[in-house]
Amino acid sequence: MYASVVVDVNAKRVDKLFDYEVPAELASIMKVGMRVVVPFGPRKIQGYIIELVDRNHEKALKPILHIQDMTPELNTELIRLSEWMQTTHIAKRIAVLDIMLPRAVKGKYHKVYRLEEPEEVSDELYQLFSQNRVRISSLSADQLAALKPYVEAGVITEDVEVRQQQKVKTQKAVELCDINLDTALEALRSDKQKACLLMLADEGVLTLKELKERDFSAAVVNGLVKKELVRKIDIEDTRDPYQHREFLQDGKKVLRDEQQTAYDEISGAVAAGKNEVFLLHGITGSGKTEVYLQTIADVLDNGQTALMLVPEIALTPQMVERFKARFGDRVAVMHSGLSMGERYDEWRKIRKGEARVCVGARSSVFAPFENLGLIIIDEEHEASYKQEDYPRYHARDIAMWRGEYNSCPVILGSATPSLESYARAEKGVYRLLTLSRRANQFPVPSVNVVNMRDELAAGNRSMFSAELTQAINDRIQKGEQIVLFLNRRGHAQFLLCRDCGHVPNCPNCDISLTYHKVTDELKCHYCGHKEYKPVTCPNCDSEHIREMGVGTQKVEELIYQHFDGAKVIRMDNDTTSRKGAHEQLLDKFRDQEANILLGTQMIAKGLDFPNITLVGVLNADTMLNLPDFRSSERTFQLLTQVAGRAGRADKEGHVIIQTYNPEHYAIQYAKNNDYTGFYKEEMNYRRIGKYPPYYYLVNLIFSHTDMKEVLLESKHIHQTLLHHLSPSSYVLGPAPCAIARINNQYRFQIIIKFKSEPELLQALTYLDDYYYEKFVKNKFNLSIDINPQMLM
DNA sequence: AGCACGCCGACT
DNA sequence: GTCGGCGTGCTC
Repeated sequence: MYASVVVDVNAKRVDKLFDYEVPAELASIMKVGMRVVVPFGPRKIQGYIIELVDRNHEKALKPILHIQDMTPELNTELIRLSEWMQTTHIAKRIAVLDIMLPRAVKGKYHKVYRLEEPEEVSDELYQLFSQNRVRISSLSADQLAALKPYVEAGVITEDVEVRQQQKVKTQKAVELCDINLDTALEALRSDKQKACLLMLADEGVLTLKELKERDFSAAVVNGLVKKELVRKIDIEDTRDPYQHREFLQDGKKVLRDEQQTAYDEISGAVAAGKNEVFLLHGITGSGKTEVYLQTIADVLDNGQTALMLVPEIALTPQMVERFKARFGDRVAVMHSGLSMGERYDEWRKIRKGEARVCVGARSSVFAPFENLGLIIIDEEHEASYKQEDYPRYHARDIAMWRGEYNSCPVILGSATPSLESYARAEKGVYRLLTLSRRANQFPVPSVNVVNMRDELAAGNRSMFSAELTQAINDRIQKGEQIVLFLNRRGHAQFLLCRDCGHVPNCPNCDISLTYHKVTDELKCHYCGHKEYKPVTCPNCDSEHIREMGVGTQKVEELIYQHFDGAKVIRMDNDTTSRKGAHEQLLDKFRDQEANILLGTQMIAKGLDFPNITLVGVLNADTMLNLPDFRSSERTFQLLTQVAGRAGRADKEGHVIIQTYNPEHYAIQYAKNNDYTGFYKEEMNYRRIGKYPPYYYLVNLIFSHTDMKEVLLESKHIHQTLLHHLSPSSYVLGPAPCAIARINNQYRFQIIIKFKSEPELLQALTYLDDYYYEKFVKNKFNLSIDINPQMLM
């Protein structure tokens, strides 16, 4: 028997299967998907079994050394998926496997010395070794020198230990030996020991902790162990991040007409095991989640499993609570806040079938379910579903593949669907389900757009328009709550000299430095360059060099200056980076410890507090002005989302949008809560500009420290593409990127636009291979982004 | 990627 | 003469 193995070496040249002999003693337990340790050239590394072949290989092969786990980490579906991703995403197989699996299973390598002949060394040296082995990295130079002659003599040998990053946590437990209970009980003299034995006979395995809780001390247990009536074993212990939380049981809610229709359609597909994609277009508060919950319940009743993806920032405790309340401990939750071990435990709960529902962020799309019956992607328009670094993938694409593989329905849910999805629904590729009314019958909040140019003309140079100022004061007085939203992008603080206009730039990148008040430093967000804030202008020596742009910190200060009785909770990257801080701040706001919540993107979702009656968007247009074809769509989505935060309870909600472009269609349609209006107009621009969903895009970015090199290669890339691709496709560029230099690398881009391009993958694979060699030789960098979320 | 092999320069 | 620089090539 031999096995085809993907080896844990992240390099293009070994991105293929290597065949190994399966030793006879492993043949019976060897399974596809297992991790193994194999010899690879002169080294020893971890690998994944992709295929097992039950006959001899033409060549003599090296043997697999040992297996890493008894239960395969990968199932057949994930192996097939990784194969598909390798070709369609132009990625290395091992890189794909690495993102699919929890980080904890990744191999860790330690060089060790093994003491082969203990009697040959001095006592002093012998002390160094525990169980006849010692890690080389733990030895000092002196110790290494002392060991050297023995290594040469073969008394001590060098070896590599392959282990996984994180061990499975175990607990000590006790179980009965294979004994006759009656005779054992008769022979025992201690009542405590008899009782203990009986309890074990009754309940099977008990942990030491459980025994202690029932008043059986270690002495009692040890007595029984000594008599060989029971034995100690290690059992797997799962870290449950929610173990100390009580969840209330929650039952089904009655569905309203539109919800019921949507539910009926989906559960029809679930029952039929049909791979159909539904686009659930439901406005905020229309009760999408209840539809999800009930369809998931059906899937579980069907004996199948269900996967639900939500954006990381929407994965709030409230959201988790709702799932736990409905499905109890059948739910696994995966988000970035988990430790490596916790994440691994959740993963294993799914793999072992203990968890049958998974709620998680992007990477949960790889959850190792068997028998998937339903996949849901909530807020499907969210850009965070696309992994922006290598290997780039979109969770939606992966979900589609898995839906097809498992022959199960996929639900895409959103209040503001991406244009791509809505267009497919219009064409009938997806089935459109609409929830147009709020489930709770509360009115949609009223929205006002304030023209900041008028404010400026009227002499108001502050961040707050007259209307917003009055509204805030009013709510503070009434004891109601306010959410203020600040678009972070484009509003970082930077320095500007009032005399000469100089802006300090990063020496390594073509971008201005961001001012950080806390440390009084200037930082580059792209290369990490840091410098102290200059006292005078480096260009003209003027003292009038000041911070420009408004960050959340600055706005917080302004609010306190501007409004009496304001109490602000600020949520941004600075205040929420600590683990659990996000949750704590929201709890404080819910408990009315503050009346104003000020934040960035992250407050646009998931908060659902009854007392919020005013939402203010301080700067609606910063996003609008980004040089990206999706900027209108993003703005529309964000504004609609933010507006949905107001007036959820019996108090009427009001939204004020401040902007310098009040007549812009994205803002106007958001104001009128008119998705289809926006969709139609935006589609028109996309058609004219040959952008998605009319055309597919590929973005190639290439960079090198030498500009000449980049220009030269850009011609080659351009030519290659023109040569390979059909005439109906467009190859645009090469042109300098929006940020033309990062970390001293000059960056250029080429954009491909196409409707149908059979040769595309072949051409891209060719370029990827060709430039891989160039990268190895002279650090020329090419990155390929298929279906990019951003063109910058 | 990592490791060995191999072929040239500056040192005890 | 040899230690060590890193270019080249291979890994079932």
